[in-house]
Amino acid sequence: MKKQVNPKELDVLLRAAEVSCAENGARLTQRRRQVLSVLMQSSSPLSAYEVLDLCNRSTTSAMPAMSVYRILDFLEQQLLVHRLSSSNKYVSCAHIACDHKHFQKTHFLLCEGCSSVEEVDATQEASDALEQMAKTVGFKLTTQQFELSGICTTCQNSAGRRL
Amino acid sequence: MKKQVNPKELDVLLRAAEVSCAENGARLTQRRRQVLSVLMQSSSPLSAYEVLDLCNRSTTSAMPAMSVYRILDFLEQQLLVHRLSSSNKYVSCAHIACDHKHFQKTHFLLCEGCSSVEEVDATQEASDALEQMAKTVGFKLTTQQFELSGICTTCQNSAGRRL
DNA sequence: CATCATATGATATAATGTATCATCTACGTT
DNA sequence: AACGTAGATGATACATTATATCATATGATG
Repeated sequence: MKKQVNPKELDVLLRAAEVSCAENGARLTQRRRQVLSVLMQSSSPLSAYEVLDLCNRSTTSAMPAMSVYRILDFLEQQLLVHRLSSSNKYVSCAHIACDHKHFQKTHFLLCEGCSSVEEVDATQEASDALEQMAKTVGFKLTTQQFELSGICTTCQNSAGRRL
Repeated sequence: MKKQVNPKELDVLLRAAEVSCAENGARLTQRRRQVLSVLMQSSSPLSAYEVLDLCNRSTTSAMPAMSVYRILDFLEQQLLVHRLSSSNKYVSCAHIACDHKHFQKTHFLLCEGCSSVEEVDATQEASDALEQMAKTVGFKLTTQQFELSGICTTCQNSAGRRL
């Protein structure tokens, strides 16, 4: 389940991110690239301060905490990273280098075993069922993002041994 | 949407909570009762420090922040309050005075207009659809609680005027 | 009442997040 | 190339939220 991004893949992702920013009239600066890169290489969501620490481990010039918050906001606006409200952590978007658009609702499946994240589109059935359920008490849903906990395949298989 | 609890209702709820604690061999002390009471009277979820402030508004003896955290943990264990992970706030359980059991998955519908919360059981359809969706990527769901944002009936109706 | 477990008080400190202003840098304009 | 501007970053202070730890109090039980 660990996403291991090799240098070449990372480069492709970062280039795609750069293009994506440019299309929005924004720039992927060095600092922003650094933060995004850290998230892309992480197998699990990271808190702002975890990102900060990782940044400061790989550079000489110290990154201020303030910058991390600003940059995470920026990257989130650019849809390059997603914020998980249940844990207040961040993950890089799974669709940076493909032409995937975030039209549909997005689900994040969080593995309780290894902390990995799987980003999937909502199925029509799930959307409908939730909407219907909300409707019974008069709610009109606006949520675009769901965060569900569970156990991923790998961890299910290694259950007896490692959990 | 505001839940207005009158003194008599509050008393009934607190008594029920007391009984519920007793059944678990736990005690609903003065402090715990105070915290629970604050949450019961709130129309919206409260953060630990909001609870603290409200407690200290209604008493002479100041409540330490530490106690609030401890007591919230306790009340959550007793299923008298629920913690909303998306906002890191707390709400009193909607089923304290009835015989409702938390067998099923619980959804919290959070109104973006008035911040009210509606606690509802998951429908079978919603559960199934989500489970099915997770299954497509090999996840086995464990989530028992979902937090969905939306607009409640009242706020939908007063949309033009007040939002 | 003596004892023990539980609950609370008190204090310090850690962790997380925001406000503000100064400085720097990229970029278009002249 | 010099200038001006907007956006981005640096730096500092501070606010908010959460935890660790030890002392004290309270309540149940023998």
